[in-house]
Parts: sequence; C-alpha cells; structure tokens
Amino acid sequence: MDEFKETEVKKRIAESTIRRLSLYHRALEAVEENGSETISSKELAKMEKLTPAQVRKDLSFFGSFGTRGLGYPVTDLKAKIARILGIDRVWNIALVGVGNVGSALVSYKEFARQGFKIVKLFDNDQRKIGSNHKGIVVSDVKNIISELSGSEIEMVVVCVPGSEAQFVVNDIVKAGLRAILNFAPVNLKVPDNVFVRNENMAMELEYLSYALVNNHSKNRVK
Amino acid sequence: MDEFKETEVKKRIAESTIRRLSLYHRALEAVEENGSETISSKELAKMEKLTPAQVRKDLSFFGSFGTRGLGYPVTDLKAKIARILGIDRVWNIALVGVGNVGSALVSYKEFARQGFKIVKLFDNDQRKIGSNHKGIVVSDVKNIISELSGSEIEMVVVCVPGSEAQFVVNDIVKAGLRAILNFAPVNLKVPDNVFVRNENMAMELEYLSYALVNNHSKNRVK
DNA sequence: CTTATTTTGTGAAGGCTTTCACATAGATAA
DNA sequence: TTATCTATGTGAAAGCCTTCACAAAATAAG
Repeated sequence: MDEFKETEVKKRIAESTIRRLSLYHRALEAVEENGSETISSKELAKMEKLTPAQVRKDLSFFGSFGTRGLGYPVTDLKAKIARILGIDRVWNIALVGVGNVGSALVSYKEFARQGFKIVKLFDNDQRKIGSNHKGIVVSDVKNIISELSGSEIEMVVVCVPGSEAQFVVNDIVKAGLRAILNFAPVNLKVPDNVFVRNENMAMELEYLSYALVNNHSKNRVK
Repeated sequence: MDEFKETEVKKRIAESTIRRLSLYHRALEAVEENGSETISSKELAKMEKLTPAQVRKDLSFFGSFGTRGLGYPVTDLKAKIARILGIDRVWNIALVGVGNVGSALVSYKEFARQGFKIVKLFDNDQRKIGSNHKGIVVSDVKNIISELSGSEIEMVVVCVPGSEAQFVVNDIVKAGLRAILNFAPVNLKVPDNVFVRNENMAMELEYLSYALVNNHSKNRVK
C-alpha cells in the first residue's frame, strides 16, 4: 500500500480497466521483443483494438508513466503494470479436478510464463490419487483443508463437475484461501472477501451462436 | 429476421445482456430438473447473483415472457432463450491445435451438452496428423481452407500457439467462416463481419492477483 | 364480485465508463 | 535559444448500462 499516500483517497478502479491492463502487459511483451524503447498510446491502442484515449485514461488511474511528445517507455511501463497487477512475483496455485480440462491446465505454458505455478493437485477419484502429473502427485481432495491451510498456496483453480464445485469451494474457503478460478458452470456462493473468477467456455460459444444467428454487427472486444 | 416486423427498429442489445442470457439458460436447466413450473425474476436473479430488475429488463428486450403475479414458465422461457441464443440446434465445430488445451476441449462434456459438436480436428504436427481423438482423425492444417469451405462447419476453436494463430485465422476467414473462439493470447485481426471471442485464462488469474494484492473488496470499500 | 396480493414490464433516473478535446510539457530541429 | 511538433494527462461531455419505482395485469382470497 506504499503506492498510495495516506491522505489520498483510493478510488475504485473499474474491472474493465484491470482487464485491459493485462492486455497492455501482453502487448508490451511483444513490443519489447521487437526492440522498441518507447510506444505511444496510439500504437498500444491499435495492438489491442482500443482507443488511444482509453489507454491513457486507464494508465492515468495509477500514475503518469509517459513522456509528452514521446510516449511510454516500454520496459518500464511493462514492469509498472506487472507491479500493479501483482504479477511481478510467483503465485503458487492448487488445482482441483484432474480431468480433461484440469490436466490440460497443469501443462498450460501461459500460466507458467506469467508466474502462475501449479504446485498441488487434488482429485476425489481413487484411480487418480497418487498418480503423477508433470511431477506433481495427486492428493485426495478429502484432505484439502489441512493441506491448503497455512501453505504457500494462495489461489485455487477448480475444474470439478458443476455438482461438486460448491463443496470443494466451501473447503477452500475454510482453508482460508481467497482467490478461486472456477471452470465449473455454476454460480459459486462465497463470502464477500473471497474472489471468484468464472471461466465459462460454453458461454463464449453461445455468444458466437447468438452473433451468427442475429447477424449481429461487431462491437467492442471482451 | 422473421422475428422482427419490418417497421420495428432492431435495437442493439448489450453484450452483457447476451452473456446473462446464457446464465439464465443454465439456471433454468437446474430449476427444470428441480421440477418447478414457474420462476420469478427475484428467484432467477438470486441464482446468478443479479438483481430482479436486471433479469426483467434483459428479458424484456426480446418480448414479454412472464405472467404478472406469477412469474416465468420455466420450460418455455428456457426454450425461448435457447431460440434467442441460437442454441436450439447443433453447431458443427472444427478445432485447430490438438495440444493440451485442444485435446481437453475435444472431450469437454459441456460443449456437447449445449449442442456444440466438434467434428473436425487440425494440427500442423506430423506426429499428430492422422491420429485419432475421440473418433476424429486429425487433418493437416495445410488443407484447412478446402476442408472448411462449403462444409457443414460454422465455428472454429483455435488452440494453436500465439505465434501461429493469426495465420490459421486468415485461412479460416478465407474459407468463409465467421465465428472463432480463440484461446491464443493474441489480438486477432479479422474483417468486420467475422466474430471472435477470446478465452484468456491467464488474464483471469491476473485479475485474481490484482484483487489479492490490492485487497480489493467486492463491496467496493473506499 | 370485490379487494388484496403478487410480480411483470418499462419509462425515467442514476451511475458508471468511454470518448472528446485541449492545455501542458517535453522532444526535436534550426 | 526559440519555434515547432508530438503525445500525454485530464476535466468535461457523451454514451451506455443498471437500478428505481410504479402502473398494469394476473392470481388468490373472501
């Protein structure tokens, strides 16, 4: 919290702004490889199909990172966004439900590349418990509360069937964890201090279905 | 288009409304199994953590489906939403990139359950081409244009590495397809009449990271 | 039949997000 | 050093989405 002066009122930042910060970060990675030292809001906007004003406004919530007449310093801005998002470190993650989706995520390079490290696996299937996925032995989900409590793990990815998700999540909450990425197609009930993000892949196909059927003209990017 | 009278102006429906329609549909499936015949906007709202007014407003864009004093007929409303979303039919889908994520999606039950049928697979890896996944033989992505052109396939799921995604998408567009679900972490350039939805799983973890680091409360404190 | 009760459907208000537009500040060039 | 150019940072305006609040419509009860 040393980023904010005592007297300064910390205003709520829109969810959409945070999501776009992820996009900026990803774009800056590409620009950096490219070798450019600075980038303008116009160029950055073009890369993610946004407007220059949007880029400047988003960044302005967190500080003045650019130089007028020149643009933003690529490496520095990328580092500052990483700091804001909290991805300037490694996050240890547990994954529950080593099925199709779950085991795909264990090997998902993009997580690792961004510092999200899956270090523990859980399942309730006796045939899976004890088996090894990418060097991680699958634990019995029965023991999830004790195994997560006080551990170095701070986030959990839930890939269990919809009918089981709420029970698993109750245990995760009991273990004191506060961040859940949910792939089950159900609305999870959690206390107000726990964060849940839902990944609903069928929903995205449904949106495409709607778009095709209604010949819906294009709009903003998700 | 026969849903709308000539004189009626077809107003643009917000993306968020369409996404919530998916949620309502999923909630109604659960309610239907439960055996209830009607449901109020209040109950429906509670199931997906929304407000009753939101539910009513969303549905009102498409018609008057409820009965005052009683609520909405569950089975009928579910069918009407399915019709609106265009999921009252089967969609044939191709998937490109049979890696970790791609092969998980081939077996993903939620797609099948919603009528999204993966019927064709493509890859550029000689070791994968010709192999069989759930009864589908993997084709060489080199032939994607001819194999998709004029086929019964109308949507494509892209699970190739970011560096290859744009090339694959160019071919999909050349084949005349207009709906793409993209798992590659890049912003795809497509013509205005082509729909792209991005599934960015790392972005969701980044949001959780932000939430934890900023102790960002859901009840918008400060 | 009349009254009380419930819940929808919807204009209008309110609130949040994006875009506009321009003063400002630094870069560049002569 | 001065002039010109470029691109940021940001209040204000515009636009979009959500919530409010209530008339209307249907049920239920007496």
